[in-house]
Amino acid sequence: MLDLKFIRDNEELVKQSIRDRGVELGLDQLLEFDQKRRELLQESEQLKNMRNTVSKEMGQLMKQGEDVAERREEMRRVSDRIKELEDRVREAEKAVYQLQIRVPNVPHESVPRGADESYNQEVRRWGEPRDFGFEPLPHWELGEALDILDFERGVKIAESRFTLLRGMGARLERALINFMLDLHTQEHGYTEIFPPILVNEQSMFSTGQLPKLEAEMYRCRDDNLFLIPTAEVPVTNIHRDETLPEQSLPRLYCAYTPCFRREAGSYGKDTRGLIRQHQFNKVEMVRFVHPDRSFDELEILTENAEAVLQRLNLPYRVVILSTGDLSFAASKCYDLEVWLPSSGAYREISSCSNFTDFQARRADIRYRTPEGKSQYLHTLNGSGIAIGRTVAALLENYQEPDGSVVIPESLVPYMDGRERIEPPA
RNA sequence: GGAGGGGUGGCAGAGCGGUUGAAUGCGGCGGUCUUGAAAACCGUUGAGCCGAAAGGUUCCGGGGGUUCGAAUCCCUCCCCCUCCGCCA
Repeated sequence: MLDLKFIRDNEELVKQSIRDRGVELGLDQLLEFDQKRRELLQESEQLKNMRNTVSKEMGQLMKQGEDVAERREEMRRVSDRIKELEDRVREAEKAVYQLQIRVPNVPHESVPRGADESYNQEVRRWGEPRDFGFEPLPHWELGEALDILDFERGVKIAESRFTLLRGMGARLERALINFMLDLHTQEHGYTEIFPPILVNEQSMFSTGQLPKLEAEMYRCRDDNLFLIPTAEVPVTNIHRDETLPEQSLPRLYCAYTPCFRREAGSYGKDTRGLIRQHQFNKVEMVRFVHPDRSFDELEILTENAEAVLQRLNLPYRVVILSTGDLSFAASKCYDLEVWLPSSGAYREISSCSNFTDFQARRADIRYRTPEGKSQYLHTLNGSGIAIGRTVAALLENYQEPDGSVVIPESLVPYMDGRERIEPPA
């Protein structure tokens, strides 16, 4: 959420950002409601001042046994008028607020302008796609042949876009979780968190999922709780309504959680395999940082995510999202895209964003300077990284002509020393 | 699920419908004393909004009501705690 004053003082900038993102939003309307609101507020506060003064006098006069009937009658009328004005102030406030919470964050100046993902720009590449010398299979065929991915049973137990992992498949999933958590906690300085997987409405609002993405989320019918679409939600909300000492920044947290997304409106997309699931595992990194440092912190965060792919020796590229592809709350975002041989393309496997003070304002997360002033801090988060898609990438990139899959060296200790997944005899 | 208790400033904890933005204690900050520190003592110490400013206004869990006037009375919702029951 943007500061009202900021919107007032930077009308053109905000309008430009709304245009760049291709969003429909009546900012003029917002400003009109705000203007009205302030006028009404001033009038009602003047009357309140009068009421306070006179009421105080009346208390004294009554003690002295004087007659105050006339004033009482007058003040009754003033009170009625105040009530009327307050109602109108509240209406205006509500109208402003409803628009305000829908204004997206302002993209950083370094973000390429463009209407959609075709304006995203590649920043760098790492690793060489392997030359197989045979036709690489898609991971879902490999996984079924290895008897480690069971798509049919996943659908039977739940519905489409749910998958069951078996044997070494399940083992690989668990190994990756541990491998990533160890990397981030032991080498990148993150504190490990295991948060609630169901969260309340306020938490979803704070990080920006609500009100915009309600259709994307699973909700519990009898309790006002949502299944998290990412650990970003509970972990960012750790410090909701808190003021942290400045010297405690930056605070770094990472968390493994399952994530749940309804994928509404993606019918027909990635229907096969692990790429787009309703339930998937992810290790997420979250940073609470000083505002002056957040864009530097974004570079570090992105490197932390890259380190995972580098250790696994998976070729990838880094892409900076254009204004049109940027998520609602983000000011700047890098996507990591891993090489998937079967599709001959790079596919998103991590997303690292700087939200500046956008989430902090919604969540009321501040820091206190040594001088005692409290200010909004900046929040960032990034996948470190999506587990299911990593499994897909590993199977495809490490497949052998005989249908087996080699375990990358750094993962071997996490697989009880196993170096290869073999097809069943 | 049943019974009860409670939500007030950074924390703890008072508060008769009128000068209470709120006693008191702790903590924080400043000072006196001291070679230094501790102790003691003195002073000081909430936030939002409107306004160019002066100043005004709001906030005692949320919302509504009674009243000239509500932290204080009424209604309602939410949350937390304790005990019992059930349960991983």
